[in-house]
Amino acid sequence: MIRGEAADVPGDGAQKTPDRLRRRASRLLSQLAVRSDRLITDGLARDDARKWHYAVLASLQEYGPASQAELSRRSGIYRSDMVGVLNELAARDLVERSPDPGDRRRNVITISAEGRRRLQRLDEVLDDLHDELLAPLSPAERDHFVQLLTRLLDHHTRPS
Amino acid sequence: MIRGEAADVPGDGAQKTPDRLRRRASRLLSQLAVRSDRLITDGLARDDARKWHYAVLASLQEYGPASQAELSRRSGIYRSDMVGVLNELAARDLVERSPDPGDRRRNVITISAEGRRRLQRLDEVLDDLHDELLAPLSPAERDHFVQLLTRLLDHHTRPS
DNA sequence: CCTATTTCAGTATGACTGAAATGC
DNA sequence: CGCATTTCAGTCTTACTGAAATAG
Repeated sequence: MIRGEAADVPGDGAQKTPDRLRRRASRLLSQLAVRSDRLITDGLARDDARKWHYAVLASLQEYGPASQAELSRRSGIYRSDMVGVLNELAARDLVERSPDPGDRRRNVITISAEGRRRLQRLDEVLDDLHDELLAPLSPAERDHFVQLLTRLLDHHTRPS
Repeated sequence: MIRGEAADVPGDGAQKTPDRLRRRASRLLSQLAVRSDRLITDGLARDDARKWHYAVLASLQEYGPASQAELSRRSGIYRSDMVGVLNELAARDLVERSPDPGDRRRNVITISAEGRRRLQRLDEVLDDLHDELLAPLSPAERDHFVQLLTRLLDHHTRPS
């Protein structure tokens, strides 16, 4: 079956799916994630913030004060990198770091009033950025998209 | 502006959006992309392959021989990194690199018979891996998911 | 003794930049 | 001349490892 070399459709049996490259979910996912990440990172940078700041502040607001290790688990930031993030947040007085009286290995991290204001601002910024990110989708589609992502992520996170 | 529910009682407990962290599409996207990438990378590694190999081979098979710069544009691999990928592929006799008679700056990259067999194998491997990646979704949902990703990616790639 | 926490120093990866050599 | 292609050398970022110090 293989006669013409270059110009025509390369047509031995392997040619089952045209556009297979562009349709692979893994590629779409990783390419979109890169774009999304740039959008978010740049958008937050305009406000002198980073996504890790948001992750930590939101986690503190929603689940209350925590040790650094606990924050690490909640937010997905590596324990080793948590130090730096908290240094930045503390330098801006957005969180407070104080020793845990009950377990002297730990620090207890608490969100400050300033931190809560900051979080509210970042939430607005992120709402706008997500509006841009999901622009082509209708509200219903956005919900569905988030739902699909959630189910997939849960499935691949479960056995942790 | 549909951001009306932003202002809320500044109490300490449950805020306007519980779980806002886990629901942000950008976070879901980047976390899922990481998992997906690991799944694919590990799966291909078991076959002594990398995703770049697949991207180049598939691109060659579908759109025919091309210069390295052209392959770069098609596959998203950086022009500088293309050299290394093609070295690996050429070392395995999966592609052939020969000077372009019409433009002596260029190399023409062609997929070999061996490369076509390899691509077929990698396509099977990737089919299985995507089955794993998308396991929680029904066939219809998988299609919809891919469609949503495609629309989003197109929207953010257009002005290139 | 073994484990958990905070911290630091360092690795490995991968996207990306800059520039040189060649040729259009 | 400006511009495109291939290639190499090097930067920057970020997830991650390893281990030390401290404490449960």
